[in-house]
Amino acid sequence: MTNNQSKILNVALNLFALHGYDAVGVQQIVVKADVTKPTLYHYFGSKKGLFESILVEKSVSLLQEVSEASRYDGNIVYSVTRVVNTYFSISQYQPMFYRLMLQTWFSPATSETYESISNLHYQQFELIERLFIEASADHGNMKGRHRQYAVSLRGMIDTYIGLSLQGFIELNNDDLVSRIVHQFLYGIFS
Amino acid sequence: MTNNQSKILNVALNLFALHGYDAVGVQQIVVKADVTKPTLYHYFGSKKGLFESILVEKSVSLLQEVSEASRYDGNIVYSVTRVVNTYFSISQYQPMFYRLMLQTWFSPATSETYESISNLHYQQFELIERLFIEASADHGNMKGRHRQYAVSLRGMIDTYIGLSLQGFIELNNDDLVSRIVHQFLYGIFS
DNA sequence: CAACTACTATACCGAACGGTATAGTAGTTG
DNA sequence: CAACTACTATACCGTTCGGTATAGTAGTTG
Repeated sequence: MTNNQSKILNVALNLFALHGYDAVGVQQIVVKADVTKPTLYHYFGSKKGLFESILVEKSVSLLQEVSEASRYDGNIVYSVTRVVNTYFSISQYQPMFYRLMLQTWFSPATSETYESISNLHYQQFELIERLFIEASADHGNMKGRHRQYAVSLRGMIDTYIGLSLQGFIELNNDDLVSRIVHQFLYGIFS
Repeated sequence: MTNNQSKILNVALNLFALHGYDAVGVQQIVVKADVTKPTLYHYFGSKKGLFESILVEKSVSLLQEVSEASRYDGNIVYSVTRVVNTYFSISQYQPMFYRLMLQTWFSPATSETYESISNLHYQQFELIERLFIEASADHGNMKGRHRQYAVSLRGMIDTYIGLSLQGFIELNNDDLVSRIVHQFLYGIFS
């Protein structure tokens, strides 16, 4: 990876995450990365290509980590805790990438970036859903609700991360994680 | 409300919701609304002003409905069920407006539309949090976790609605609502 | 009818948009 | 050294961006 190429990737990730894909111009990116437009178009072909390159670069390790965290080893409490911790961790050492994921998660299906990102989200859902499918072998009451559990867990996680990225709450709090996991598994009544 | 004014509002809501604020041009709006640009700028002053007018118009009844649903009358199960049903209902008869809310909820704090929308989200959080504050008088174990409950409930709701708006699931399902409420209150183990 | 307010059409503004044709430099390979 | 590949700078393309100056129409009020 040449210097200019990675500089463009970094600058673009930051700008996209902070201002949104459509609000950032190619000109703005190349100025901040201290390169010229032909350089950008040489490496990435188009603005959309640049966006997809960012996704590809970052999503590999993301899926790797989530896959590792969501494995089922007989204790669903541990697995869910690992998943929550993993997402919180990623959102903290890759905040710009997580911003990008969050703002494109609910982005309109007709937007330029949708098809690029929807696959990444889908794969994450699959990983989490598989955890609950495997766990339902030990917990019969879970049967048939795997999708529901995956949806609600991911929804809770992303809502917390969203609030954290906007400075409303702090995630550096082991107690918070255990309370979230506890609520998810046992509800708010127990 | 004159005809042209409401036509612009409707067209703009649809376009913003489907393509995103930045991706939609003023020209595009006026053509689809069959008016000219000075007409739009006469009523709304700017593109941002148009966006805010849409929010103002729609948010009144939204907050009204959520406020009504989230009242605590001694039975937290009923209240939470009402809240979930209300949000699901709004997302179905005002899908474009809900799309707009969802995609701006995680939008970057530096975007043009952020300050316009963040207040609306905050007011909703307050309503839901107040429900849990009042309920904690009857349920001591809830004390001090009101914020957590508001966050997780809203996160679950919006994740389901997001999946529904993208065609992945159906919300027309009383059983789904009761299962969501049940999971929220009692966890996935019971 | 005259003055006035509310609204809308024509035509245009400078700036920024995504993208490219052309030419060149630097390093590698035969 | 010659041919070639990889990369980058200058300058420019047509189009669209958000926004406006000007003029005019239609309806109301005195």
